[in-house]
Amino acid sequence: MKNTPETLPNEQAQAARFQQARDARNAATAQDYVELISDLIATEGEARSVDVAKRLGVSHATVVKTVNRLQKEGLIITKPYRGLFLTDMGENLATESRHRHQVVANLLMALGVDEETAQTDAEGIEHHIGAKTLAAFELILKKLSEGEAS
Amino acid sequence: MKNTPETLPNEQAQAARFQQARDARNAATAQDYVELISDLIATEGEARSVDVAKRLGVSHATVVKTVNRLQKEGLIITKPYRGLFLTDMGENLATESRHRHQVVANLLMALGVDEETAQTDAEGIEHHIGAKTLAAFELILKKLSEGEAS
DNA sequence: TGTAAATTATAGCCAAGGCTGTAAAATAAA
DNA sequence: TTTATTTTACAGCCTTGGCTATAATTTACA
Ligand SMILES: [Mn+2]
Ligand SMILES: [Mn+2]
Ligand SMILES: [Mn+2]
Ligand SMILES: [Mn+2]
Repeated sequence: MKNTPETLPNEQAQAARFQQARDARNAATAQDYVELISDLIATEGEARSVDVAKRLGVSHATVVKTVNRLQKEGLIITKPYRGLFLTDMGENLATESRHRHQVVANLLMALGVDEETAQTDAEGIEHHIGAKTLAAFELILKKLSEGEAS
Repeated sequence: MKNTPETLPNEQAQAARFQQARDARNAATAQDYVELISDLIATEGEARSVDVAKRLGVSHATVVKTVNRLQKEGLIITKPYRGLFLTDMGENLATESRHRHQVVANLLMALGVDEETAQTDAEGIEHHIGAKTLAAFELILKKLSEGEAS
């Protein structure tokens, strides 16, 4: 019943871990926006902020404000009444984010999680997967797809 | 190179996924605080806000403010100049959070991730693991520990 | 005991990410 | 061509979670 640790990690090391988690949390919004905008353009031909709002489940006003910030940061371009577009930087971030999202969701499913749960949890987990962990996930998936005569 | 999807998920379903990720994000702070306070009490005998600040890597003022909020929410009790304590609700949340943290870190290590990376990524991932995914992780770990004559 | 150090608290500032309500502009329909 | 609808923009508000600087309190020590 008692699962408390005997010792604590080094103070600076632990602080660095929490800091990294906060950084990932702060980067999550930009990743979700560019990933969604890229997906909308690919499947619908355009990304209107109205649709971004509906799919994110937030108000239009929130989208407008966030899009303005991401535009200043050089990820998004807005053509008023013609939808949202991605800069090269935005495209790159979208491709990377989508890949990470897919790897996480596929790994969860490979571990026995149903698709809807996998997609839901992946939406949050994806932002906290570093390069090493991503590589480990990809390796597992590769092994599973090769030796699929399990 | 192109990894864009052919179709998008249902609009309401996708919005629900993002909403769940935002809810998890908002719950993360409370979980980290109670988990850390519980660990400090278990290993050091007490949890001073100064130490919480050092280990989280934030300022003492930030800790004071957040602790006040969590106290109003019924998770923490402060005894001025005698440290921080957890309510029953806080203890329960701490136990649950610590368990989830450990399961996530252990699973990452089982998948080939080194301990420091596992601990770092787990600090963020843990907040986005639902009941079903947690159960799947536990099952994998159980299987691995049983058939350890691999 | 009296002073220094450590701890806690408070005030005031900021950015991000939410919201509602209102206005404006463009597009679609009558 | 009006009119209605859709889309976008803006203003103002809120909470969370950061920060620095300053003050107060307690504990430790000389
Ligand atoms: Mn996401
Ligand atoms: Mn995603
Ligand atoms: Mn955490
Ligand atoms: Mn944790």
